[in-house]
Amino acid sequence: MAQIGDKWSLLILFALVDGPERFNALKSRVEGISQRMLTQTLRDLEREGYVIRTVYPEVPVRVEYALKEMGKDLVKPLYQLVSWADQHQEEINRARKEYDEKS
Amino acid sequence: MAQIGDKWSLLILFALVDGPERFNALKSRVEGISQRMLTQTLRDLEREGYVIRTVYPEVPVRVEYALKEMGKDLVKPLYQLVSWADQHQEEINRARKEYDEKS
DNA sequence: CAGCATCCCCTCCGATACTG
DNA sequence: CAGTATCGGAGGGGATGCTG
Repeated sequence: MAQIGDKWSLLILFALVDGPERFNALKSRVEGISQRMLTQTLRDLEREGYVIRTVYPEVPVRVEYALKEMGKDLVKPLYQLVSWADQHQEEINRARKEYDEKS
Repeated sequence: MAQIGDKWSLLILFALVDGPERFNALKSRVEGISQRMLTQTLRDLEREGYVIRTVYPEVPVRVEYALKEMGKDLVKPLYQLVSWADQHQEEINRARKEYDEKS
């Protein structure tokens, strides 16, 4: 959780499940992320072994990011969690509103 | 994730699965947490509807925190994730070491 | 195109002191 | 016992400008 519970890791992982993506394509898919955070989070994910970075020495250079086996594996329990959150979103909103009104 | 991906929420939820706990008992079970963060995180968890706070007006006062239905529910997919992490910890450590050596 | 470097704000969180 | 209030350091993360 400490590793992928930050602001962007989850979104980047999910943006990669459909297949490899280039840097700027990722930047488009992950709405609102800055160049800085995309680079930094990708480096972290690469370091932990979830993502592989491949450089194709063309001109201009092409860089692709893809999920490694472990990354694909990790996404499964994460989806469980996200789908849980989806199903309970209303309930949470209700609880929060109720709590706020009492205070 | 934004809600329970912080430093303490997960640990507090897990400390409550065995049954209700009093404030200071929680403080002992969640190693390293400060009074301030325990209070604050409990308030958040209560606000989102995961935890219920009950005050028994004795002297001295007794306060118990317990998982609500939604909290117990949430813990299930979280356990999935944690057990995944347990199983892959070595693999992650290896990937990280390898990455660090290349840099 | 895919980044790195820098500046800077703002939030998280620990430490400490105080209260019903 | 179970908090609240306040201060201050560390770092997460955005904006901007520059590069091979």
